[in-house]
Amino acid sequence: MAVSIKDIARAAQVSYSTVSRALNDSPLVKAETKERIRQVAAEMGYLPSAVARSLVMRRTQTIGVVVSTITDLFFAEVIHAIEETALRCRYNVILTNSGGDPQRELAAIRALCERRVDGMILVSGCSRRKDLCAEHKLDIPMVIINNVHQEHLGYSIEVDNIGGGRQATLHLLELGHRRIAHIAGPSREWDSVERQQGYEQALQAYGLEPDPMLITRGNSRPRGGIEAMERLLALPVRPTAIFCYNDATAIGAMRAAYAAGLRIPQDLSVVGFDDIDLAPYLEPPLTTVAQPKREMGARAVEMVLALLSGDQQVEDCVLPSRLVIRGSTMPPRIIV
Amino acid sequence: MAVSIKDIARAAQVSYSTVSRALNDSPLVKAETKERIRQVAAEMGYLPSAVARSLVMRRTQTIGVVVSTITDLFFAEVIHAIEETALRCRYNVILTNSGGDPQRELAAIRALCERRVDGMILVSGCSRRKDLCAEHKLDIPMVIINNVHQEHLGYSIEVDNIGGGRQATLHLLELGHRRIAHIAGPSREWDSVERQQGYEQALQAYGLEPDPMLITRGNSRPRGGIEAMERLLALPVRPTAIFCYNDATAIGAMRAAYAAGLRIPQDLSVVGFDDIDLAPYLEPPLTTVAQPKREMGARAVEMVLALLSGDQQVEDCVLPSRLVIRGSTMPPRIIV
DNA sequence: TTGAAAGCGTTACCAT
DNA sequence: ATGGTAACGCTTTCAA
Repeated sequence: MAVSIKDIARAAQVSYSTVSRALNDSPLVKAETKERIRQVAAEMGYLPSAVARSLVMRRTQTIGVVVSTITDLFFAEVIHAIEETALRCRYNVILTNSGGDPQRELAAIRALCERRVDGMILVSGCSRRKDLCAEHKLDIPMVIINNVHQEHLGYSIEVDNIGGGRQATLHLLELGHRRIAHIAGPSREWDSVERQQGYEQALQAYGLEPDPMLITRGNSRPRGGIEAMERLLALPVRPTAIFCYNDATAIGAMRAAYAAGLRIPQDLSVVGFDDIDLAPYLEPPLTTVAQPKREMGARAVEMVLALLSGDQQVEDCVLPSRLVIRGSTMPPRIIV
Repeated sequence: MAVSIKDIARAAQVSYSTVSRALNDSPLVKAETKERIRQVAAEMGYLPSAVARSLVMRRTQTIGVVVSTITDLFFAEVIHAIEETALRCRYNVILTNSGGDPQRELAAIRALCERRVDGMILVSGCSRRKDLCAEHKLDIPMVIINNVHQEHLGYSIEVDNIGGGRQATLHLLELGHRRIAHIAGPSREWDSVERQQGYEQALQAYGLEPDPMLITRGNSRPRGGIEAMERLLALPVRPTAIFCYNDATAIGAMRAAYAAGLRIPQDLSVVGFDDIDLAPYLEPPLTTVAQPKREMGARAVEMVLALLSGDQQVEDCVLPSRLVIRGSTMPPRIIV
């Protein structure tokens, strides 16, 4: 059984309030006593109980994170940033995954509330506002990264999806492409809607009307990218370039293109979104729209902490996205 | 402020012990009262405090996980399995990352102990046994997945690294390769040592002596794979095949090979280790030694729970690895 | 079937 | 500078 403050008090012949003070480096304790108590504590291998402390302090120094899956590199990298930043601020992170299911997400939030986390970060939260609020009896600061829904439901951190989609498409347009396809994400994801808007805006800026035949949908994972690409390849006139909802989708699309005997970028240019750490190492290195993952994670915890300290100034923030040109794009071979 | 059991007691006109019992579905409380109390609790939006409960129950229903980085897909996938399994068993997971630094790992373990996690899982724990034990005053079950050190320090889950390295190399040998290089992991990682042993055993089984020139070292990430590959490519006689410590290294190696104008697998066969989810989607799809990631994660939490329930039968387990042949390997063009 | 009270390991306030 | 004690929100005897 763990040694408690009382055990130390007994061993050091002082009251346990003194022990508590000494261990918390209170100036109210004589240096000498303090030293002795610490000695004893160390000898006895004392480790304070965060749970007892949490109970009385009413804060757990814990941030709850819910994410659909950590198995997607983009999420993993954001979470990594969250954890690092939290650690620096002496917070720990409880990680829960929802598998993208609103039911499970709600259950996860509930569990985090029961654990009395000081704040929560939802990465691509998938529930609707009213459900979330219903669950949200305790007023625990909650910030959402890349909210799946259009509706604002509190503090959120977004990336400029429209701008990103536009940049990606403009890049392709500037290279000379005209038949540019788009593989969107799941229809319910708002960021996908926005990226597609950017895509369409860019086309229109070039006087092109978005062609429904060239717009299809994946599932944000490679598998979906493959299937979408296969559909695109079956078209009477194939696209010469393609803008994908995210890097995972792009990886799938490239796989399908290779399987069909195409070369990238000679026969098909592809642009992704996210800029996962692996992007520069793919074959070919993937041109993609970078999201500032580290910053998104860091800002999320800073936002939670600001909220926690009663700061009312906190505002939603939308971070810029940035096109990173690598090897998966080039001018089309035949200008259409 | 959160509503507590006492608030409910007041509202429902019963003692708070009764409320506690009702909420825990104790048979000692009349169905009618139970129902009424629940009603009130629901109306008041009551959410039990896991921290108070943890204090009295002396268990937190929490498993602490420490990993070097979640940014590596292999780890991410193992952790995903841990989290899923834990959830099913009504446990939550506190995630901490050590960045592969023993100092930070120790600090993380200490933090987890203070939080009184019921058990801990170290994924590729990097500290030495004695340090770990020193830290381990409370006897918290601790299981290690892929222990970095040779020494056994408790319950661990390993994969058959030697067998995996052997299978990978035998596959290459059977294809007809004779100049087979190896890019190892960081020298301090025991699993790397074992995989290399497997590699050497296979060569010897074919009457080949491992050639130090063909054995180099990465850092378990793509960057290291690139650099290692560049060294290999600078050799007077290049290898025709290469077995890499892990998939991330293989990805880097392939990148360097492509950059040098080689084709894979025509000019160079490559085999990885891990079988990350992305492996089948790479170009070419990566031949690799699969680790049973889901099972490793699941077994780890089962082991923790078994230990927790006082089961003394728990034994270290080593899971089989399995070669998955995909497109990155083929017979060498010129048999040397 | 219900209530009263002790106790989990802390912090913090009030005395001394 | 130190000790005593209440309180945090819950579970669990022990009584009634």
